[in-house]
Amino acid sequence: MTVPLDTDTIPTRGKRPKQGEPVIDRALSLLAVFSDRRRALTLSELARHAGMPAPTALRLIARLVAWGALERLEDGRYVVGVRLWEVASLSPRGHGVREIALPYLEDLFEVTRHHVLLAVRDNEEAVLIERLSSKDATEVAYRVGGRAPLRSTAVGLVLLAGADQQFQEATLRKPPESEPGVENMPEGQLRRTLSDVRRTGIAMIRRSHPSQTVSVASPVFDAQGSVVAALSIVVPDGSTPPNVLAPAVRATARAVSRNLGHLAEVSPGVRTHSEG
Amino acid sequence: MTVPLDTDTIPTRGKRPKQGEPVIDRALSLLAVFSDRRRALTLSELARHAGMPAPTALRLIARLVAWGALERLEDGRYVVGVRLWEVASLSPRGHGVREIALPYLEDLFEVTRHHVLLAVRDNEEAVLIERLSSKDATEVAYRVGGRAPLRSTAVGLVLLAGADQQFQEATLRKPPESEPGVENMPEGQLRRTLSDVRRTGIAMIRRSHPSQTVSVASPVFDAQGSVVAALSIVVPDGSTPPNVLAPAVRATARAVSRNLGHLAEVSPGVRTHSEG
DNA sequence: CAATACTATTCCAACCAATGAAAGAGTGCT
DNA sequence: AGCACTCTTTCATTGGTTGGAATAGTATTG
Repeated sequence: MTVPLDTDTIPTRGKRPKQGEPVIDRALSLLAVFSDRRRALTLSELARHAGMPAPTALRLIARLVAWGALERLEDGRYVVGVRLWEVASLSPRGHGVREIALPYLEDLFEVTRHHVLLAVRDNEEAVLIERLSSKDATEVAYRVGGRAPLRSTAVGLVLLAGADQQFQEATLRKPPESEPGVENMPEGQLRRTLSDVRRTGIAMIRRSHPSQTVSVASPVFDAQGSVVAALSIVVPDGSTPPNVLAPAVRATARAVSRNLGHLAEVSPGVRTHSEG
Repeated sequence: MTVPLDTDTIPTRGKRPKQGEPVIDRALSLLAVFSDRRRALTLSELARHAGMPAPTALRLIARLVAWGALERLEDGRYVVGVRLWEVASLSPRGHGVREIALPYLEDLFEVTRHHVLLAVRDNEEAVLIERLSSKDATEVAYRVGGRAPLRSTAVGLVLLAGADQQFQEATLRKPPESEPGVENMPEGQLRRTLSDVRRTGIAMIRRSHPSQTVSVASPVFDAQGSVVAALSIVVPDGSTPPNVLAPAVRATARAVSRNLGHLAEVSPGVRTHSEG
């Protein structure tokens, strides 16, 4: 082979061996690096975790900072910016339902003084939209903005029970991921549970981690009658009998549903006799 | 086959006359199209408002949807997605302070039953981080995630008073934007007011639009002693004397500051005699 | 105090991902 | 059927994007 060019001597500037992803995906993957444990990151941390060279990361980050999606701290580290939070507050399924539900959550919280949660489903997990807690409340596993499994939390069961049939089947077929502090239901029992949740409008879970708690959840419906969110209360095990909590939780969830335009039909499950 | 290429007859595919912005900026400008009034948008609306051709918008939106920054509704319109909200919840100045402040806000809300607000400064405006309101509360101008002017709101004055000297001067030099329902302070008076706010830890604003209200705000400090947020209460004018509210608001703001690691030095303004 | 090992930033030529007109497909209105 | 609109796919062109290398700065070590 004729080698007219001595590629060893000239510095290979601009040689881009191979590259791949669209720019947006790279930018978004930078955002995705942030997590509960990683709220402030350096350039190299971001570049490393997003899997891209530092100069590339720097260039993208500069654009994100200019827009306000990220902010730079005094020490040079980057954090998620208020501007992003501002846009995110327009998310109908995020802040949207929250805004409508909040006054009712407050009422429930004020009466019970226990954790009150609001969650929506995102793919195969529940995302916690709101949590009201008193300063001296029991420890609870999930924070606002965090994700929780569908099969082993009260809100998760409500959301799963309210999902479309196709999604439910797909989820049931998947092997259950074991979680600390909760018993894993076998498929048959889970099916029965979901059916019960649909009938009664109540899901209940007892967990031992991070503390002994009982959660009682109820669905929130939109005007079309779909389950858009789940509302729950978390109390220390033994403090309040769950059957006392259920009506309060269900009443609150109903009130929110009504405000979302849901015309409470002859309430699902509760026929003519009093509740079970 | 040798084709006697007739450039006049073949359609000019791929002729890109001229173009400009970096991709990320375009993607972000799509996000920026969403607002309080525009929460669900069609492709063409997004393209039009962001100032780009439909195919370009579509391509970018597809990436955003794939990641979860946007979601597509049944009717084809796009809304801000939960995933974006999830990342945004990691914003220290957004959900961060909110998370710490919330229990204290709740206490204040429970006692007063009036609007309780929490805001941070983003450039030349205040961004509302949290608002607790009872179902039957008076109308209030600002929603969570929305922006409020610095010069004519109680939280704004607190944030402005706590900003660095350089920023304050720059703001004071700018001509005041007139806002409905609030008197516009001339520069001299504004300077005195800001000084008072720093001394007393309280800002007060009376406004007549959208309803007759009085707002009382107080600063929240971080461990370094900087003002990171402003906490306020909004009551119907005449309902509760502001001088009764001030101690409660200040006490709440102090409690939040303490939780942020602020070691309450000999409280600014309040020396040996009781408060003014 | 030099040596080492980082991280952050600037530079720039090569090149491929991004671009948008055009055309097709679908929908609603007259 | 014709018109006006929105959504989507296609594809030749090209300029925005790219990352190795170099430089500067900072912290830690012998």
